[in-house]
Amino acid sequence: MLHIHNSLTKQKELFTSIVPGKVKLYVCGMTVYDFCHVGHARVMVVFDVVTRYLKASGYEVNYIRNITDIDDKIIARANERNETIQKLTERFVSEMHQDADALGALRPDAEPKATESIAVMLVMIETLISKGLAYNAVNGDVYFDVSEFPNYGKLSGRNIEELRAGERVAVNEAKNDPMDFVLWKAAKPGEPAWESPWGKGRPGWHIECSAMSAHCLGEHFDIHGGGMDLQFPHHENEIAQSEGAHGCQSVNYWMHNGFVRIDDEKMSKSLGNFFTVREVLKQYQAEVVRYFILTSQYRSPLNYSDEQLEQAKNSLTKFYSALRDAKADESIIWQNNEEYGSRFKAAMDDDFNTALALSVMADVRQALNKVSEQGDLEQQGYLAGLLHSFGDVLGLFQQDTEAFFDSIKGDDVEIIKALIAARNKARDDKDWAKADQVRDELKAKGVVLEDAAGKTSWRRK
RNA sequence: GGCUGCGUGGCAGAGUGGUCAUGCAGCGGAUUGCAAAUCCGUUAACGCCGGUUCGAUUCCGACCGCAGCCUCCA
Repeated sequence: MLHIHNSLTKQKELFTSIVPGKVKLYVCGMTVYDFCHVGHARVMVVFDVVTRYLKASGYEVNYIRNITDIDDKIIARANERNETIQKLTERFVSEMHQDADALGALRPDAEPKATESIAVMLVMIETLISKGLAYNAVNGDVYFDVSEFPNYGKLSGRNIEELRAGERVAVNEAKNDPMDFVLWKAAKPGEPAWESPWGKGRPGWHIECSAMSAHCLGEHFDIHGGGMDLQFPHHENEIAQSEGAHGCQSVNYWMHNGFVRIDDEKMSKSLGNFFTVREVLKQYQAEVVRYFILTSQYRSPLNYSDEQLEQAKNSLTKFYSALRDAKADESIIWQNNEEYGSRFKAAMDDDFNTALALSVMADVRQALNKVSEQGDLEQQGYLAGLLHSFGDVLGLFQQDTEAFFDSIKGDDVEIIKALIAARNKARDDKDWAKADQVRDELKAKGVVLEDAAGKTSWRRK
């Protein structure tokens, strides 16, 4: 039985979908004005695993992840670059897809864009005004009236008084209350704008998610995810908008993933301490990055460092080594395995505990190595198939093993093969000095050899 | 200042009121021409101080330290 930590109640709760057998999932996606960094990679990978596991558990999943393609930063960046907003955002949408695909994140079922959803937002804002939850201010903006929504703060555990006390933003004179937030921004000269009942303008950030989630999934859906930093104010405001407009609970389970950190500090665009996915992928294979992300439970902080990535690489390499010479039985389904399958299920059912799930897989790997050593081909095929079946849930072992070992750019494979052949000739001649010399030469090229009975295999270090 | 959360062995990271996490690294052995990989064995931890308990790393309280949110951020 799947249990999910619900940010709304701060507890692990038994997961029950609204419609039996179906899960409606919405995740806050990227604002597209720059390359994705490792923090974004974590969101993509975490919710990819969530959808994969829900599917493996028998659910039909409708996974929506939005794209924010209009906001202050996008406008600023486009101006800086002397590029149209559309060109800029289209470019980074495509870059984002490239990163997500590389990381093995399956595409969401839909990726609605803010600029293509203005109409549904306008309808929602009008509803909020007609219900007395929003007002058109003197400056032309439309604000949500926080004082009219009694549950404000229920997600982030705050109350309006505390927030006012900690208020750090310059007070906007047009607002009735500093905590009110903008639904519609009146157009400023030179900015992109859409027609609305309140004059030309553009949407505030929060309204897009309320409008698009309801539009794609309905007013009441199962899971809403995103990074921890979105909990307040973004998701708090979404709740106010959605529940205010629709008069019903909008989301049953809120899931928030922890941050990626560097030197114990949050990786973020504003701190400038981020690595883009693109940069990291030059150094490490995508599955290594994915493995690294899955080594910790999704709510824990994840420290980014070369040492961590190296560890992930070593661990993943061991899995591929174990799989290398085994002929996996593709028909194996992990759910049918009592010994390991039940442990894997228990781990994943416990709020997607991928770290624990990986430890179960490490046990399978060891068992696989043992039967390989014993030459038990049937068990070997079974356990390799089992490992692949687990891997499919986590999005690991998706590559051909030889491709994995050869995937870091380096010398031509033919040269390596020729050297190995030369060394094996020397070994046959018991010319150990020559054999070792060739091996050292290969080692200098970053190629590690493994002699097995009658066969020498190699991998790049 | 307010509100969240965290503190586990050299590193990473699960978990538990009283016998095993796991991975990487280390050490000993098997294997190997020597290695590598693999297998077997093995060392080592639960921030600090109190309390509850027969017994606490695990529950409760204080303290210290760290992080996040309160402003754009996944």
